[in-house]
Order: sequence, then C-alpha cells, then structure tokens
Amino acid sequence: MDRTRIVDAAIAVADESGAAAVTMKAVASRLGCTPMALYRYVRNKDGLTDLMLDRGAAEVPPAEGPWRPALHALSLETRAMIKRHPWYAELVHTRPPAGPHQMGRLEFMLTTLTAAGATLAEALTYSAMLDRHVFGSGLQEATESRVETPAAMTAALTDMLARAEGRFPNLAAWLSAPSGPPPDDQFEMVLNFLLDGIATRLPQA
Amino acid sequence: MDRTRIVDAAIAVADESGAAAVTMKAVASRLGCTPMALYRYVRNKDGLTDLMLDRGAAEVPPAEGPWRPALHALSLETRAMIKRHPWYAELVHTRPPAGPHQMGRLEFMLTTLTAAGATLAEALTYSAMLDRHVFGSGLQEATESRVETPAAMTAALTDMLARAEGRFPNLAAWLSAPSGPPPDDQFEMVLNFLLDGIATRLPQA
DNA sequence: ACCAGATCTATATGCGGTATAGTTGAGCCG
DNA sequence: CGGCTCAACTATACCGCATATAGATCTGGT
Repeated sequence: MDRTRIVDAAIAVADESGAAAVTMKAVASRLGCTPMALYRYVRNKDGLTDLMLDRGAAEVPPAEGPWRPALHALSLETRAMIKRHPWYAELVHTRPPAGPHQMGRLEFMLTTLTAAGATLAEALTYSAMLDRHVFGSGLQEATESRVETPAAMTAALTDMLARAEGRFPNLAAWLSAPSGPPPDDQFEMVLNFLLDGIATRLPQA
Repeated sequence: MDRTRIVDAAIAVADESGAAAVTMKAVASRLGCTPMALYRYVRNKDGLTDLMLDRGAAEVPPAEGPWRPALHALSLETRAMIKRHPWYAELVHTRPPAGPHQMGRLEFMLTTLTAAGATLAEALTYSAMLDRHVFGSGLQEATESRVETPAAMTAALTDMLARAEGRFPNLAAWLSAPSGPPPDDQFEMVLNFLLDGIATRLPQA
C-alpha cells in the first residue's frame, strides 16, 4: 500500500462515479482497508485531491514547435484528458495548481509564449485565458451530461413554457429543438478566437 | 418570515463569509429561527442556492443597442455583480440556470445575437462562450484572493524553489516578482478577443 | 525473547442536510 | 366562550462525511 495505489483508487472511483463519489470510505473500501489507513499516506482529503489533479496534469503531453500549433495541441490534449477524467474540471477550481506536473504544464505554456515574444505577464494572462476555456468547457459539458438528461430537460421545458408563456421565445425554440455544432467544434472555434487574439498581440515574427 | 427574507439572509452570509459558509444553520440563526423553519419556504438547500443565483442574475441590467456594445455592457455588468457577490461564480456551476432572471438574461443575449444575424445555435454557442469567460474569470479571481494570500504564496514559492531547482524558471520569476495588468484590463482584453471572434462570424451588416 | 516503530483498525466527535414528530398559537365555528 | 384545525415553528434523531485519538498488530533488529 502506498500513495500511488491510493491515488489510483481515488481516480478509479472518480472516473466511474464522479468527483462527489470520491470519499475516503469509497477509496478505502476499493483498497480493502479502512478510511483511516489512508491518512498514513495522505495528509487529508485536499491532499488526495491535489494528487489526483497532478496525476491528471501528468497525462497531458507537451507539444514542441511554434507557439500556435503547440498551444493548440496542448489545449486539445488537455481537453482529451478531461474527457477521460470529467472530475478534473470539477476539482481543478477547488485547489491551487501546485503539483509538479501542473506547474510543469504551466511552465511549458509560459516558455512557449515568451519564446514567441510575449512578456512574462502577458504569457500568464494568455495561459490563464486558455485554461479558463479548456476547463470551463469541460466543466460545462460535464455538468450538462449530468443535468440535461432528457427527462429533466423536458420537465424543465414544460414547466417553463407553462409558466412563462412566450416570455423566452428563443430559449423555448432551442429547447424544443436543440441544435448546433458538436461540442468539439464549438471548443475549436473559441480556441481559435483566443489564439487569434493572442496572435494580434504578439510582435510580428 | 418569507422566501425573500431567507434569500436575503443567505446572500448576506455568502457576501460576508463565502459560499461555503451558507449553511442552513447559519442562515437560520441570522433570522433568529431554527434551520428546520427554513424548509417551510424552501424545498432544500439546492432550492435556496437556485434562489440566490436567480437573485444575482436579477441584478444584471440588460443593455439596449447594437449587439457588440450590448453584449460588452452585459458582460461588464455581470462581472460587476460577481464582484459584489463573489459566491456567485462558485455556485453558478453547481446548478442549472433555470431561474426566471437567469433565463431572461440568456434570452436577452440570444435576442441580441439573432437580431445581429446569428442563427439560434450560434447565438447559444456565443452566449455560453461569453459566460464561461465572465464566470471563469470571476471564479479564478475569487479563488486567488482566498488562496494567494502573501503568506501562502511565499510559502509555496520557497517550497517549490527549494525542491525544483530551476525546473520552472518562468514560474519562479513571476512568483518572485508578480506583475501584469490589473484583472479588469485582462478581462476586457479577452472579452474583446471573443467579441472580435463573434464579429468575424456574423453576416456583415 | 523482546522491544520499537511502522502500519492498520476501532471508536468517537463534530458538522452537514434533512426526515419525523411534536408544540404552539391564531382564527374560526359551534 | 371552549374546543377544533391548521399553519408556522421547534426538538430530536439519523445518516454520511472528514478526521482526531487511542489502541491493536505485525515486523525487523538486537
């Protein structure tokens, strides 16, 4: 029994049942021990969360090359990681990003952007901006897939239409016939908005 | 005693002590009653959260005019509301936006964008994108102001530099001398990136 | 054989939300 | 005016959570 196995178990629980299911008891019972046994290897639950988050960050490979394709790839890789681990988007906002792989990932973004001519402060702003998009999209999609089950949506719709006769025509129209590009395309589009914005602020190469 | 007073009390608690401090007991004791008394007026804690969120949305005035200034103003007004109520950014991701004022706000964005030539699906995509930025920025700033107290930052910095000799030079440089534009300017910059992106996709007027 | 420390278990505390079962008081009806 | 009813509120209890504290067990070293 060691840290690694505990984090493995915690991630397994989270992958299967969501961030809220990660309880000390759940992790312990998956390892066949008592909850208190975990505390020999982990300071407390926040510490376990930190380890989970850093493990997620470790799954994101950096990409070499010019800043734009590199950051584009990093964003997609991060998004892919979040798709494998939807809990990541729920937890990342609850803890500071102090794990070594999390810091390594940020350091990579900073290096890439400063190499392209950004100041350090600008690089941080841009990195935070990209991460907000990546994590925010992930969180929204995770939330939607949990909340917008057809039954709930239909119920909400009926309720709303009944109560607010015609006050929300656009909303009602969309709810009665949801449409739009798939999430990956939306993600890509906004990512390009952001990268375009960065491009206009970098010194011309 | 009625719903209004309960939501007032809950918001007061959250304004003073953060979202986590909003407990049924805390709200009740502020009203001088027992926690169970609240359940006569509120289905459960999620219901109270919904009411708080809708009250926040009610504080955001819509803006008339062409789509770009209108959405720009709406974003700034929403940001201003979040500054008054930092808990908003923490809670908005935990519940579906089903309150009437929340729906009204979204309906306003959809109306504005479709009037400018966007399809309904595009309008939803753009609205979600803008909200991600507004709420994400708010959340990040709220989190930072709670976590990045000088003491904690210095501790983390020292720790990190000691352990990871030179592995994160950019990060270390910034932590030892934080710099950069104020949050409002960063917010404004990214907002303009997003509005620029929308502009390129709308049919030319 | 025995001790010390590491590892794990058992138990208990306190805080959440909330179900259930009173209790109280105001109005109404005979 | 006494008693009924119902709404509003309180008291208590339960469960699940993290985790403090105090054992128990096991293991290697002398």
